[in-house]
Amino acid sequence: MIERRDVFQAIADPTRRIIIQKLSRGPLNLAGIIKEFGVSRQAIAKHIKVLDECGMITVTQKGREQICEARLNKLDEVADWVTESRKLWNQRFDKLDQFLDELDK
Amino acid sequence: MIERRDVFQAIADPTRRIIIQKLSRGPLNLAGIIKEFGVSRQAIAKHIKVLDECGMITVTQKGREQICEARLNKLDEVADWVTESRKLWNQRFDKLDQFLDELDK
DNA sequence: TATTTGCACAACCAGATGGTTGTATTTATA
DNA sequence: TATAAATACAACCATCTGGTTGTGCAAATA
Repeated sequence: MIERRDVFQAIADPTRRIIIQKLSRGPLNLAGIIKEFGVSRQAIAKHIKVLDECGMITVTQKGREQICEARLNKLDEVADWVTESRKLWNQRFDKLDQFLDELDK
Repeated sequence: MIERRDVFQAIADPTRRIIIQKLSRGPLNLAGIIKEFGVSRQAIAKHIKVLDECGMITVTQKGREQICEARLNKLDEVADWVTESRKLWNQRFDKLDQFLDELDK
């Protein structure tokens, strides 16, 4: 299998989506992210690694701490794709309208 | 691992995203979807199954054919989540502004 | 200085994923 | 009716995923 590292992969996991929204409120270190999660530190650390590789967050070393920041603009790719799909969907109805117009003539 | 069947999972795979956009233009049978893909029929059939389980498409039997239709409104969940994240992100700057205002006083 | 905190690295695991090939069945069509 | 088309079902495979536990180490803090 090919390891896919893009925004769509980043937001595919529910735990990662929660992490992204936590970071949307402001930067946090690993310990801060882990708080209130029902999974182990290591599991979160792995998610952070994936998010970093997907370009969804940036990680900065600060002393012994690992500061994580969300790169929200990455979500534009997702929004754009959704918009594009909807556009195709609407064009589909436009074509149906055209067809009905043709029938009227 | 837990099998996740939601929109985010549906759009996580690039092949599935192509399928969704193909279906956004209008319904197709399996053969129609498979056209121009570099993978086997069976691989596509599996993707179709996943998309169906995720509620991203509906599949209707019609003679020997399997008609697939996109359920575009499912993408609202994705768009909403992105919007929500951006909102948190913007509130973050609002708070920074408030902080700077406080400093001014 | 001793201890706590924050984190990295490694090994391991069950199940999911994305793909393959082969065979069989049903429905249209020539 | 013979053949082609559209699809289903099953087995198999390598790799990824999401999680675990255990060990160790550097940076803060008491």
